[in-house]
Amino acid sequence: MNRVRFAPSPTGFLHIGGLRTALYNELFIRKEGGVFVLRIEDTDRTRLVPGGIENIVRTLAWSGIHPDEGPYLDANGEIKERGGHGPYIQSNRFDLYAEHAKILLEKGGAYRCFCTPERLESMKTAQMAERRPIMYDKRCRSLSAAEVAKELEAGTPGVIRLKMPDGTTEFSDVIRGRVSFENTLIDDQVLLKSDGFPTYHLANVVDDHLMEISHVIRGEDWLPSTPKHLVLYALFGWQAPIYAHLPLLLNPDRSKLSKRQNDVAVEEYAEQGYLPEAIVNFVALLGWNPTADRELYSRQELIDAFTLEKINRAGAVFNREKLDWMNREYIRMTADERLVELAAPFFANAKIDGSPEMFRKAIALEKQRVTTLKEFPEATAYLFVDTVETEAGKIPWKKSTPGVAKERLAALAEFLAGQSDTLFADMKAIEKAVLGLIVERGWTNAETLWPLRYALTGREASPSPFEVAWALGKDASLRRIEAAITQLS
RNA sequence: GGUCCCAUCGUCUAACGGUUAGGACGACUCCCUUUCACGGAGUAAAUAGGGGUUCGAUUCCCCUUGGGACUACCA
Repeated sequence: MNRVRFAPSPTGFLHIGGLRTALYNELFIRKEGGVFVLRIEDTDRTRLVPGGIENIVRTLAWSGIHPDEGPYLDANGEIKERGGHGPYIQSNRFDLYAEHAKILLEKGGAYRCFCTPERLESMKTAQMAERRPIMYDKRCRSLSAAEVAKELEAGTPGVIRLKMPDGTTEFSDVIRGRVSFENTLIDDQVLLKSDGFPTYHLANVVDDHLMEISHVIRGEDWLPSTPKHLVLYALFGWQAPIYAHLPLLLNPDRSKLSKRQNDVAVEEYAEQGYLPEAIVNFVALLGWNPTADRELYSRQELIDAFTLEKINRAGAVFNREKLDWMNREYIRMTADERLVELAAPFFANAKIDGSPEMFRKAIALEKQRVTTLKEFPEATAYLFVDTVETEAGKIPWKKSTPGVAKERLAALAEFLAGQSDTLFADMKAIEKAVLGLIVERGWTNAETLWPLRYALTGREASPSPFEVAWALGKDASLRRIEAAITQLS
């Protein structure tokens, strides 16, 4: 039975790199079949952020990722859990870790360490000064049982460290092949902190085993500590999972993707008007590519094509331009009705109100032009006001005169006033009628259409006058044309 | 510093050891055009360097160089 997990820390938001890790876990398990577990790793009490768990769960759901087991939000927004391997929040599994640390102590695979932070610190600075490897000097390894008992009795704060054995640790990573490490160069990692909480390494191994995780798909930054985890599995006598270490997402300067140089919270992309499908598609193709002759994949196509073996080894720069392009593509592919729903919060935010019909028309006018949902309100604001401001000097086409502009607008007003409302309900019909008039009168498009469009929108850049007239309707269109004529008088 | 990982256009990437090294984003040119977009047609742009192995290396091996990650009682 395949079982995978995504195990974020609730430090406030879901990181875009975390999203990709979650996504690859999801794609893998949906392709191969099995169970996707969400586990919250909140063992660092100093970094807890209120609402962090809710945020992760909500953002994953926004992205279309729905774990089979783990925390979820019920109808009231309360955190609940589902699945038979809970609890799924590590702070609720507190006792488990101490128990397992105790087992390690008994097996001789770990030892108590009473070194003070000060000693550790001075040791570190000395090692740095001498340019020696920076690691714990294993001093407490040689404490006798009596000495340990004495410290314990005195209530000296201490930790439990892993007794890293000699030798080498070699393992096979699905993405990287064989990797090996010299054990003696690896630190005696703290497993249980002086506050009684476990570190990542202990909690992670204990939970992955107890939750019967078969494949660990995680970021490459965990590669160097994998030997520690393998040693723990061996000490407990457990079977280790299959590992797949994902390449990192990078800043433009090729350092690890960071807040400093990029938006890293998935939430921020949502707020900026990116569609979840676009984000998912984009992030899926960062470090993995099924064919290379195509860029746009539906969720199901991603699942069907997914294999861990095809994941790249090198890190991938997060390229905002390509994301923008992809979002544009997705906006254009998305049905108008859904866009209306998606864009609604952005209109509300911009304090733009209007009829459902007008929102639908606004979307229809701009869906070919905008990059993000957030651009809809600004791009279509002129549709939602009673009158638009125009500058008299901008009404004529640049190579024409105010006189011509005024004459054309007057003729246009008269012509359009004579047209039916049904004509105004059909964008193509408006276009055909106006173009027909231009030919009939022997006018040029430029001298006629520029003033018309500018009068209707008050903007130098906008959709065509036919589209705008359709969106505005007959009465509003005529009012705007008359206003421009007046301004030219 | 130490350990580990990585290396094809600016970016994301494709290429059973045999291709004019392909695609996409971006850039640029032209066409279309009332504006902004769209669209159409093109152009420039890469196998880091050096050694091997081989009839033949982008591809396999080694070295160099470069980049990154890790090096916490953070994950």
